[in-house]
Amino acid sequence: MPRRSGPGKRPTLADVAARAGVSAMTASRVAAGNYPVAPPTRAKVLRAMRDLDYVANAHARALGGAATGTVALVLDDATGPFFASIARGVERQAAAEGRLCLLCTTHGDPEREAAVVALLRERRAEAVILVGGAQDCATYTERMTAFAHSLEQSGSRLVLCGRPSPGPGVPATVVEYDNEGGAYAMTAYLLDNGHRTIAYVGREPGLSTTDERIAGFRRAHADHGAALDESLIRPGAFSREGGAAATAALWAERTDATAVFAATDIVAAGVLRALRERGVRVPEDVSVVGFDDIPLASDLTPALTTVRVPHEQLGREAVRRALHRGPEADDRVVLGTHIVVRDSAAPHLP
Amino acid sequence: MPRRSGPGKRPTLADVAARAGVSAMTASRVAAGNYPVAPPTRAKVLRAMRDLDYVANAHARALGGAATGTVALVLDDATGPFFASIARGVERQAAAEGRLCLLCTTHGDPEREAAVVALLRERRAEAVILVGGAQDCATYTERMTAFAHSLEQSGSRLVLCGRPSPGPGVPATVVEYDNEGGAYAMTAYLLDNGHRTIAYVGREPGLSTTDERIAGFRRAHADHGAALDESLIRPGAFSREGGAAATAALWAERTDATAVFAATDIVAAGVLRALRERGVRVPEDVSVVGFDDIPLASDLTPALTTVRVPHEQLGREAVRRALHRGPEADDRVVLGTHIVVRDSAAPHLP
DNA sequence: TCTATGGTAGAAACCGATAACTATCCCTCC
DNA sequence: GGAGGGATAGTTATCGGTTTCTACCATAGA
Repeated sequence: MPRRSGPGKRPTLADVAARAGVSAMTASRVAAGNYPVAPPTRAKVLRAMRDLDYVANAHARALGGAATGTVALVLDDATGPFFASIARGVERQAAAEGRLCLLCTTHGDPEREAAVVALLRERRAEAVILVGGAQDCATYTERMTAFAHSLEQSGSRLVLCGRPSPGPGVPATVVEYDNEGGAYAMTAYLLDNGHRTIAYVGREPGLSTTDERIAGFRRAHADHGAALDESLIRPGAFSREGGAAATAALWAERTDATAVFAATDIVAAGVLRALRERGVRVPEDVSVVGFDDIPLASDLTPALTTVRVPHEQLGREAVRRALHRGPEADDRVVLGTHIVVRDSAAPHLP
Repeated sequence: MPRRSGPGKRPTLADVAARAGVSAMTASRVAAGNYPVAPPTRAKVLRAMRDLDYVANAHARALGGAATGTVALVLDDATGPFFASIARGVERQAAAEGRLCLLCTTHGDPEREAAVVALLRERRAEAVILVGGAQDCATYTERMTAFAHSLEQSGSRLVLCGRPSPGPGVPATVVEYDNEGGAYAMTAYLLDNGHRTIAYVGREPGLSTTDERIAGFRRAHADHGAALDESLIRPGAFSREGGAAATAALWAERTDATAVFAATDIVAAGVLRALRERGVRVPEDVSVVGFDDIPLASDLTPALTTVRVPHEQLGREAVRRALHRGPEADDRVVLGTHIVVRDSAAPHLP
C-alpha cells in the first residue's frame, strides 16, 4: 500500500538527501547516474527515494536548461481518421525518442493557431508540428515564416506536415506527400480503364491539397490525350455531406459521367451514398475512387479503390527530422503515394 | 519580417526589464496585469516585450508553484475512432479551460502505463485521464489505487474514463458510461422484434466492458423469458478481423442465428463482411447490431443500428470533473447510452 | 614522513518568474 | 509644517535540480 501523504506535498531531492543523510548533490548524482557514487551511499539514497516515492520535477530540470522532452502536434480537429493516423505516427515516434506529445487543435482558426504556437513557445516544445492542408496564399507564407523564426528563437523547430513549404531560407522542416502524383496515377488508372468522362468531386478552392490533386488530374488527362470538361470539376466540402451534395448537384445537371474521383475517402462515402439513393450501381454503372486510404475505405460497400497516403509515416518523419537535424537538404521530404485497387472501380466498356 | 535572432537565445523578463529601464518585478506585473503599473511605465514595458518578442517561460512559472496548465490523456492506441472521439472531448474541454493536453499511449502494456504515469507525475499534470477497458482483476484495482495515491501526492488527479472504479476511498474520479444498460436496451429491441436466437460476437474475456455488456445481454433475455444458449456467446478480438473470424466460426457451426450483436461497431464491420461473403443478406436474413456509434456506423451498408456512447461528452466530463472538484459524491458519474436505429436490424417473422 | 593522486561528497551559484515585503514619492489633511 | 496614506517601483527570497568549483579522505609513491 503506497503512503497516504496528504495532497500536494511532493518530496524533493533535498528531502531524499536529508532522509539518506547526504547532500542534495549526491542524491542528484544517484538519480542521474552520471557520476561515481560509492555503492553504500547510492544504496542509502535509492532506499530513501523509494521510501518517499520520489519523482523529479521536470520543470525544475527544464528551467536548469535541459531539453523539455516534449513535441507538439497541432491539427485542425482531432477527429477524422486522417489526423488520427498522423497523430499515431507522431506519438509513436515521440515515445520511441523518449518524448511526450502535446496535442492541440485550432479548428482551422489562424488566430487560435497563433495562440497555440505562443503557448508552445512558453513551454519550450522541442518541435511544433503543424498538420493539414492550408490556404496557400501570401498571408499563409508570412505566418509560417513568422512562426518558424519565433520558434527557432525559442529553441524549437517548426515542422509543416502535409502543408506547403514557406520557401527556402525559412528555418522549418517540411514533410509532404505526393498529392499530384497520386492524383495522376489514379486518373491515369481510370483513363486506362476506358473512362473518358470523369468527375472530380470536392474541390475546396485555394486549399493546397486540392490544387495539387487537380493538377495531377489535369496532367493525366493531357498525357492521355483526353479532353477535360472543366464543368466536371465540382466544388464541395471535405465531408460526407459535401460529397453527397456535390453528387446530387452533378447528377441533377448531367448523368454522363462514368467515373467519380472523390477528393477524399470521406467525400467518396458521401458520393456512394448519393449514388445508391439514385439507384446507380457502383462499379457497374459508375466507378468511384477516393484519396487517403483511411480505414473506412475498406469498409465501404463496395470497398473503395483509393490513393494510399502514408499518414503514420508522415507523423514519424515529422518527429524524426525535427529532433535529429542533418544537413539542410533534409529539410524537405516528399513521401510517395500509390493507388490501392479494391472493388469500386471497373473498366468502362464503350 | 520578424527578427532573425540566432537559435536558442530567448529573452527573459530581465532582458525586457533592462530594455524598458525598469525592474524585473515591474515587467512581471505588466505581464500578469494583476497590479497597478503607471500607464507610461506599462507602455515602455509592453514596447520592450514586443521588440524582443518575449514569451514567458512556462517552466519557471510552474516551478514557482503555479499550476502547469496541463492535462494528460492516456490511451491504448491513438487510432480507433472510439479513442479519437474521447480525445476530441478531452482536448476541447482542456482548451476551454485554458489547458494544454498531453497525449500518451500504452499499447495495453501495464508496465508502459506505469512508466507513463511516472513521467506525468514529473510534469505535474493537473489531471491524468486513463481511458479504455481494462482487465478488472485484483491487480488492476491495486495498480489504480497506487496510481491514484501517487498522483494525488504530486498534486494531480487520476481520472478513470470508461474503466471500473478501484473502489471507494481511493482519490480518483471515475467517468463511465452505461454498458450494461445499452446492451440491455439493444438486446430487448432485438427480442421485441421477434428474434430468439441472438449471437453475441466478440467477447474478450475479463475485459470490463465485455463483462458488463454481456450482463445486459443476459438480463434482457431473462426479462423477456427468452432462453439464452451460451454457445451463442462467441469469443473474438475487438477488430474487423476478429468479427469476421468469429462469424465464420459461428456459421461453420450453426446458421440458425437470426441476429448478431457485435461487441463493437468495428467488430460489426467484420461481421457484415463475413455475412456478405456468405451471401447472407442483412437485414433480410440476419439482423446485425453494434455498440459505440462511431462515425463508421452510418457509412456501413446497411447503416448500422447500434448503441450510442457519448464519447466526446465522456472526455469533456473527465476534464471538467478533474479540474473543478466538488463534493465527493461527484467522484463517480455514469453517462447514459441509448440505441440508435438505422437499417441493419429488421423484425424476425417466425 | 611528506606529498601526489584518485575517488567522493559538499557548497555556492544559477536557470526565470513571482510572492512578500520594503522603499519611495507626492499629495492631503490636520 | 509634519503626520498619514495611496500609488508605484524595487529588493530579496524562493521554487527544485544541476553545473561548477572546492574540500576532504585515503592510499600510493618518493
